[in-house]
Amino acid sequence: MASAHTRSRAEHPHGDDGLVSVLLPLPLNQLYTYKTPAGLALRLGDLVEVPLGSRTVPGVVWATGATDAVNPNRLREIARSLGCSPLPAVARAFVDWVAAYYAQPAGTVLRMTLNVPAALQAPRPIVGYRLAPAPSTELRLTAARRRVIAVLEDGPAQTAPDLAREAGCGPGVVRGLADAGYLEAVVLPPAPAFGTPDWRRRGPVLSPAQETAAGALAAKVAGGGFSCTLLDGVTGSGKTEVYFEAIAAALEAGRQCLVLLPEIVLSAQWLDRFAARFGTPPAVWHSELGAVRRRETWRAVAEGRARIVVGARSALFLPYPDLQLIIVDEEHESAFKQEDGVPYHARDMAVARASLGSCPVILVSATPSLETTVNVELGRYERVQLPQRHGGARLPQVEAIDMRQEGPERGRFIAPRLVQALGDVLSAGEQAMLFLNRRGYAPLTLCRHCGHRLECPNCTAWLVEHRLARRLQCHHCGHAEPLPAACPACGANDTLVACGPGVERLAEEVDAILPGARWMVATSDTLAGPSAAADVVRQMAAGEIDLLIGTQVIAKGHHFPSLTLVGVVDADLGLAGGDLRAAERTFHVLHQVAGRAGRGDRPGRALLQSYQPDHPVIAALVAGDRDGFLAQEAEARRSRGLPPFGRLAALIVSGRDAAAVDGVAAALARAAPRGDGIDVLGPAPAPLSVLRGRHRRRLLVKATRRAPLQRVIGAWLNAVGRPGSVRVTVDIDPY
DNA sequence: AGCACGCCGACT
DNA sequence: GTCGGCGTGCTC
Repeated sequence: MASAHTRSRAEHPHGDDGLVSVLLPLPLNQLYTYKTPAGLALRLGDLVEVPLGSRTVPGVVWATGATDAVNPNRLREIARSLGCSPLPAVARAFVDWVAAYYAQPAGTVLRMTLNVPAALQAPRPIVGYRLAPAPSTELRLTAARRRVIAVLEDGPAQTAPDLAREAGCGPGVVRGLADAGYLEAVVLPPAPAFGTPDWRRRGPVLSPAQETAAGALAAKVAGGGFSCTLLDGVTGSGKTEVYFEAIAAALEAGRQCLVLLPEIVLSAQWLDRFAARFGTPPAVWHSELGAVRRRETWRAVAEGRARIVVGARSALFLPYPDLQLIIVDEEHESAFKQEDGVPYHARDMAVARASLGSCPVILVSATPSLETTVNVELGRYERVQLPQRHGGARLPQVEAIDMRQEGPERGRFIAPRLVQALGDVLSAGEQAMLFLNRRGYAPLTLCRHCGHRLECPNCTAWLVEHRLARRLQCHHCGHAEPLPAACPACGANDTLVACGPGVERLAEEVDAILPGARWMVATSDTLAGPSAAADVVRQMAAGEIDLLIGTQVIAKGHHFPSLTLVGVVDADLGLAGGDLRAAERTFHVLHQVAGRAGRGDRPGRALLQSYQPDHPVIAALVAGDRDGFLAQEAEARRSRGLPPFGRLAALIVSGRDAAAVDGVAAALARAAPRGDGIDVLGPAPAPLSVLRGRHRRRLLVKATRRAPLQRVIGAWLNAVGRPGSVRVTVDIDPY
């Protein structure tokens, strides 16, 4: 029996109680303990399947032994090991770190790593066919059958659909040959989702400034260890080519690297440039990815086969075993702040991930965020600067149009000076862009008889008319209804009027002021999916469009050499509201959209329509004084103790019953922590006080950088009881 | 997150 | 009389 005992210990290397604690990808606040089945050796990080209630869920071995005093009789046994690569220690530490930072259950964060259901199962074997040595049945060799055989005589085994396509026959022909024993089935290796990038290929010739910057970044990679570097260069200065050299250095060292882009689905041009430099597209990761690609990419990352991943935020949570370089392009983008699920900021988490994994991170921007700028000034981050536009192209000339002085006539939204400029550009055979961050036809519909405004039944928001779709839509909850003929409040007919412009209405106006202009509207609803976006890019590049009218989606990423004019229809749009980042965000968006103009050899011009042309944001854009604006904004934040000089957290109290929500919000306010550098404001109605039928109140926590914010909030929430119908969510570093 | 259990409206 | 709506609570 002694030998049996010894063997048993060896099979359970992590403690002789045969118990492990598992983190489940669920919003649970603790690890669950399971019994290890006899004969199963488990290591930390192993992916397992465990029984939970009436179902079976995946999980990750997070600790050895029991982690709490659960009744041993209730312990159940691990169903099986999933047999894929274990989640590396750094990836696990990262999950714990993110969970602690954002005051979320670790399982909620783990979910972002494991929400690849198919990836956890062993890949389904891919069956292909090759020629069998001898058929079991004689068949008449028709032309189609001979073509299939000819294909296999020259080439490797293939799947039935591929074979049929190549031989130019239907799938039935292949099937018939297989049934008759002419072909035999073999298991094919999975088709790789991406190639092996070749860092040895020669890149484009770099300017001396690019050369110096690239050298500095490559040195960071070669040196290893944590560092954070801002790659700062104006639009068109060739930042991408520069950080490609850092990627080349990481690839040369055989390590993994990650590039985060704010909107991967719209960056076909980026992928082309990557392929041109490295000879193959990178592994890509984003939410639109199909199940098969997703699984293959996840596993390739986990097994270290994928050396370079380009992706959206969620790519940060892939199970890299050897991540040695992270690049965050367009680091100032607010799209990196996720608002659904775990509200994390991908740029900040990229820095944390690099720190945990002791590797360099490079933040890239033409208009760095205030956070990053301040971190550079405080010496926490380094800065590598690219001074000018590559190839001699100049920055666009930015002018403000004072709408109080030279606005358009009533019912029109494009001022005469902009109309004139558009006409000039189009008659010169160049292209223009009209930017308005408002989807649909009109943001507000009201009854001119009784003044009633059409509102969403579920949210505190106006319904937006979408004339093309012939509907009213809520942009917050997805509610949609047909446009009513009569006013729903007073019943008057034909009294509903559209107020204010959306991009659809601009298109209508363009038809009136520039008849014959070939325009296209690009918004998140017209650009559903990467192919539609690529199509717009192609049509612009081919000169099939004169004027691109669009929202945020046209602000970034694309290079159109003939685009020489950008008109911003409502430059003040982002400045309203008490949002602390309103000015900064507006500056970034407008700077970026203005930068679309004049990237070829022709100079560009950007016209900003504004009712407050003296506002610091507009003035800084006109003067081209980015650094002055950032310094002024930094000073304003510093004096008020706001981020990045202090920290903020928001508590959102929500529920269907307004009174219950108010009760909980009031109870939280009474128990609010004070002192320790922490101050609580509110409760106040949240920005959308009713969203999807839930009433929302918000408390704002202001803290110094040193204050133990997460710990204080945790204790506070535990101290205040609440009915199950009221939910409290914590948003650290809210936007 | 899912799934079961539990308490109130329209149906065979 | 039951079927089923989703509100509430638990899962090692």
